[in-house]
Amino acid sequence: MFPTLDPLLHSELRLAVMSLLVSTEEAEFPYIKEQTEATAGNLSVQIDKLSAAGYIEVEKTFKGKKPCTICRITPTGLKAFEDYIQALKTYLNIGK
Amino acid sequence: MFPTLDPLLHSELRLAVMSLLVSTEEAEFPYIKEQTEATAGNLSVQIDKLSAAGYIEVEKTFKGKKPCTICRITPTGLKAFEDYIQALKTYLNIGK
DNA sequence: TTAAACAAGTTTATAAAATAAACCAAATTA
DNA sequence: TAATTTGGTTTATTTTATAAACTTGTTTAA
Repeated sequence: MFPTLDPLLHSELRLAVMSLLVSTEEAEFPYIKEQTEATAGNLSVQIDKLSAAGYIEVEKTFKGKKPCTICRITPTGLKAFEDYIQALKTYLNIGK
Repeated sequence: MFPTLDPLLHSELRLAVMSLLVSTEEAEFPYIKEQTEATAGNLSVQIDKLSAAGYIEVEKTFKGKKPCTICRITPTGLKAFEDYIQALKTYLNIGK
């Protein structure tokens, strides 16, 4: 009846991060922080979780002399995001 | 950018309960339990929270000699559910 | 007729999650 | 060169979800 909602995506901040990455395909930590209005600590933790699950990939480089963390969505992450949307629709009574 | 997702609705079980009530307008505890596949304890707690928020109303009656708990969605609850859906759409990149 | 099992929940204890506070290192600015 | 800022990470705390244990009353079987 009601499919499980992927707990990794069913989180306000992680969902926002994924949402950003779906449309941009690449975003830097400070940009994500600004767009989501999250604290750096919270964002760091949630990015780790998405990364550990293979939903995003995280590249640590430098921008001039400053460290720069770049995030991208992976095919696995995109698939999970799409599946999550489908599952949600069951709950939202869309298309009934 | 990303609106807050009502924490009362952003919960798998509570969302499932609300989803059922939106379509049925009235449901008994055992029916909700069966449809959501929740444990009685978890369901009881979540129904309390929805009730405390005024999202549903809970009527305790008897069906013959057996206690019978009936749940109905309230106008407040329906509004919250609809607002939640709108907020979610921001995250799901629907209609962009 | 009473002991065992069942129904319908509730209360409480535990596990998991979200979140922010505190922290660190390097770079910039005053 | 001391203070501030940038770009984060680690850790501690709070909140939340969830199930286990319990309660109350009912039906069933012996």
